[in-house]
Amino acid sequence: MINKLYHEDWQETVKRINPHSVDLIIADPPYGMEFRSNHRYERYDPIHNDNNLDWLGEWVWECQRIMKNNTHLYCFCSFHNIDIFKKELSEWLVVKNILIWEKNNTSMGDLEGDYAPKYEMIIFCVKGKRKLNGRRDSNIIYSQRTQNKLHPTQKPTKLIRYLVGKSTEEGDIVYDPFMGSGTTAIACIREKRNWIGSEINIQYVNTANDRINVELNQLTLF
Amino acid sequence: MINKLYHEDWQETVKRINPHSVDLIIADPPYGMEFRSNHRYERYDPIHNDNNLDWLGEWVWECQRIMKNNTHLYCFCSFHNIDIFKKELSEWLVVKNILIWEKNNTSMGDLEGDYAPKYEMIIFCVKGKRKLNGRRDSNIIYSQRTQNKLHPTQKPTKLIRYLVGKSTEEGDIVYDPFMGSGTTAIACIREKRNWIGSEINIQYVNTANDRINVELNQLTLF
DNA sequence: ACTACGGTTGAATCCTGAA
DNA sequence: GTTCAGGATTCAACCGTAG
Repeated sequence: MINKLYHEDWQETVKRINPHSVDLIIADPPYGMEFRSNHRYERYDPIHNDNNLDWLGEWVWECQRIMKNNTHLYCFCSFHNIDIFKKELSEWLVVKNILIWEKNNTSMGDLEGDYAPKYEMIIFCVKGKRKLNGRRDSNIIYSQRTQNKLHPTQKPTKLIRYLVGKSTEEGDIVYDPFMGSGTTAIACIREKRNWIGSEINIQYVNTANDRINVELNQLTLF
Repeated sequence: MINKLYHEDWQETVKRINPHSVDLIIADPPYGMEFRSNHRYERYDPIHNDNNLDWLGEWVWECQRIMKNNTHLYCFCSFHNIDIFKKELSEWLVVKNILIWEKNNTSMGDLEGDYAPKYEMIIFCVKGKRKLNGRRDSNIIYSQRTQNKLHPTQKPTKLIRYLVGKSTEEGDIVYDPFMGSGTTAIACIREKRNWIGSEINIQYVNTANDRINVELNQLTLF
């Protein structure tokens, strides 16, 4: 199954992944933001949302199932849903920290009544215990946004390489359930880790495979 | 009631504050963490921290009761309990953002298996709608820690002045339900705002009043 | 005025050993 | 077995002092 991107929902892929077989999970899930109101007076009926977060509980369970003992999981998250994600992840994993990915510039949003968003959260979880590689870094990680993105929420390759490097060894297996344009695969190739990915959108599957092939071809030149 | 620090629980103080009478609330509540004061040197009074957040729901309700329409609330928080605080605040206020107070250096904690804590969260809430003063700042706020602290979790005066300046006008009333060593009062005096505070620890009440008196005496020199 | 250097700090967590 | 008190621990950033 290794070093392949599967054009299917994560639910299909994890069915074929054995328990205790993955060394790291990096996930950039759909945040489900637009359809959720924090307010007590719900304007939207959650049941009728295409983009609800009902899958979260099952997803966390499957993640901890396929993770080896003493491994990490990173889950990107917006502050809008940090409470829900943290709660669900805590059911089956230990939430050790919430990392702050500080970007080089701010995003859009409420221009007059709000502070400008400049970061994403990354929930850092552990199954069992595991040391981080290298020196003791802080929980604020500065990383420039990706230029010329192929996916709206594409993460910087450097950032993913950093996380992979902190939490795995060469040859380990990294699973990304929402692979998008394939950044996790690229990061793993450069860090000499194995990877598995799921992605339901065929356009992004194609984009990711193109990027991966370019990356592999560059490797064989040496 | 104005420009006074009350030696009592916030529950006692808010009983005497009229509805719709406060322009801003700044709160640095006990986080309710499993906090054992086992620091290198026992330097401060232990914080009243019984790992019990049952008061949160009532507290939020009272806060929104005394807040004028179209005003803000800031609540300091650790990532450990961000889910609980965000959920409770969302019951009666709109959580607009989670600000990150980035400190100049990291804290202690798990030295090998975790990233080093370098920030506190500040939950930014609004009752109704209100514009922020000044330019559009980002939701990551860098501010140096206070030197020679009088309280173990004392916040930088500059940081509180900044928040007061963003969310109130001169002469407005700011309430701090957990005033500690009085930083909010100092910030309000310097920004020409009125203030009300509650603090249950008599030592910190005395410390705060000393600071406040020094501050007021300095003002009368001019 | 500038640099070098020593001293101090941190909303914490793990581990050990005693009760 | 189980709880709990207390000691040890990193290292970047800051301050004050000396040169």
